Amino acid sequence: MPNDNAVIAPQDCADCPIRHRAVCARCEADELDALEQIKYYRSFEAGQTVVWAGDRMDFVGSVVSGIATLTQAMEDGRTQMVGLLLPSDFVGRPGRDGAAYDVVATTDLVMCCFRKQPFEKMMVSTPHISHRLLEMTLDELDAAREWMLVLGRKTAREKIASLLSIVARRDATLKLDTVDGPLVFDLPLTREAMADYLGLTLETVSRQISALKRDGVIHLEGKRHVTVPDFSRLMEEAGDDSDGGMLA
Amino acid sequence: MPNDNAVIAPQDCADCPIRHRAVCARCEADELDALEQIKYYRSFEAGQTVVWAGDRMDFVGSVVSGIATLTQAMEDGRTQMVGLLLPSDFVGRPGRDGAAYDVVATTDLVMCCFRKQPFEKMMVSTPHISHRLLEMTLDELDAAREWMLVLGRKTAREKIASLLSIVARRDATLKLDTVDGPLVFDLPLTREAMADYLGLTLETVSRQISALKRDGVIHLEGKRHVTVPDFSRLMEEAGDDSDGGMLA
DNA sequence: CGCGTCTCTTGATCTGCATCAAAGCAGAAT
DNA sequence: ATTCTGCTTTGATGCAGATCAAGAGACGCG
Repeated sequence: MPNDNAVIAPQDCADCPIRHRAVCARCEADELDALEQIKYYRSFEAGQTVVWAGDRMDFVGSVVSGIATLTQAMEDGRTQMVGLLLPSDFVGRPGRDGAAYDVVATTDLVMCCFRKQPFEKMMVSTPHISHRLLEMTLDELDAAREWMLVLGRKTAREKIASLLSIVARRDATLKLDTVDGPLVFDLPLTREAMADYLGLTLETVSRQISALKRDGVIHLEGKRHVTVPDFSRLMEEAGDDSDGGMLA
Repeated sequence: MPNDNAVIAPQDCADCPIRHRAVCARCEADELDALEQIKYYRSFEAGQTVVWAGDRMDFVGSVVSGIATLTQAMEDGRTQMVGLLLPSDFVGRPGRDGAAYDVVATTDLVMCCFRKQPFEKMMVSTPHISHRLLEMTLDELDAAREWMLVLGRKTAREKIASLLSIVARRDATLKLDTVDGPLVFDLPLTREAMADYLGLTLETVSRQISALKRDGVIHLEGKRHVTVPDFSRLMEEAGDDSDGGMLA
């Protein structure tokens, strides 16, 4: 329930910066009103855990700003990141009680949440919300399976290039300036988090980033600010189709 | 369209051996009738490709008997299996036109298919089918993410043990004889297919299976027939929680 | 300012798995 | 039987990435 000190001032759904991809994308005015009733915003500081794997999760929602990660852990401490949540991404498992993974804010984070019980009730009466959720879940499944190829078959250098191209692409679509010029963005992850995502060690991540820089595939300003002079070159390094097209 | 020579004699939905997990699990009599109208069965021989990645896929359906795999490939030939379809598993992407991965029959295979267009129409009017699909998709997502941990962080020996325990568990629940005694089953995959699933080479798979046999974790009769004397030992080898519980 | 903490880089060495190579084995065809 | 073919095992060697170790920047704080 929203008796949490992380709950912050409400916003209007129409103002919601992520409305174009989120649950309410196709809602009519009266449905938006209903959603308003069960909606609240929460904010988290970098490093805070949003939910622990196995905990009861009483909401679903989307990331408004900031970055969160989904992580799985083994008892001996080995961890694997299984999802990266950027603004507009959805979190939560309608119809499931517990969280399956740790959800951690890696930067300061604002989330737009819906209380789960009433949300599920709305799903029943509002079929296009169900359909939207199925669509989003299929997207996530595609992304997870694409990542299985990265984890299982790509070299360290290809892994890094794959991650950079995903972040770059997401960043570009958010900014909606799909120019063909150089892409510029800030890495939202530490070397360690990248290693967790890629199934590598942080040393290997650092070395491969240095190598990509040395070879002119990317430029670095400081440790996080990345410039990609030629995106198709990066895609090539990632071992993906060179045509840079979004996957169907 | 079902003008394929692989189409085989129709069966009644009530006889469908997989009805308990399939789409029609909660359907009323009249809904089952409607499903009957758009249903057909297809059979494939071991090695046949069911659909190619990118091809138009005009059906959704479930595996009735046999095994199929979902595989992703890079241009240079490296491949990664991203899903293993056992009897009762669902295939297809409602709302999507193309197949995202190659679907290949690794044994002789029978599938229960529904024509996609009318099936999607039914989804709109029959909400519990949508809900069932969302549930199944979430299950697949969980499985894919669990597999990301296997691919990213486990050793070769742990990978093999993980695969064996998954197959053993699925086999046991199908037979519904959840005795605590030794588990016995046949490996439905070649060493090469196992390697593809696990992100290893077939030589490493073979070596690790030999090692598990040498260490008494499993017994082998021939190349495929496996006996697991102590399932919790296998789970331990897989690096999972020892309590053998299904994940929530 | 110096100090501690965090993140990142780089070097040296080790090792698990890939790669290359050669047989063994079982079922099918001749 | 014999040969073929597909699957599997086992051995020898090499290498990508892990591990161990040492600093280098950047930043906040007393």
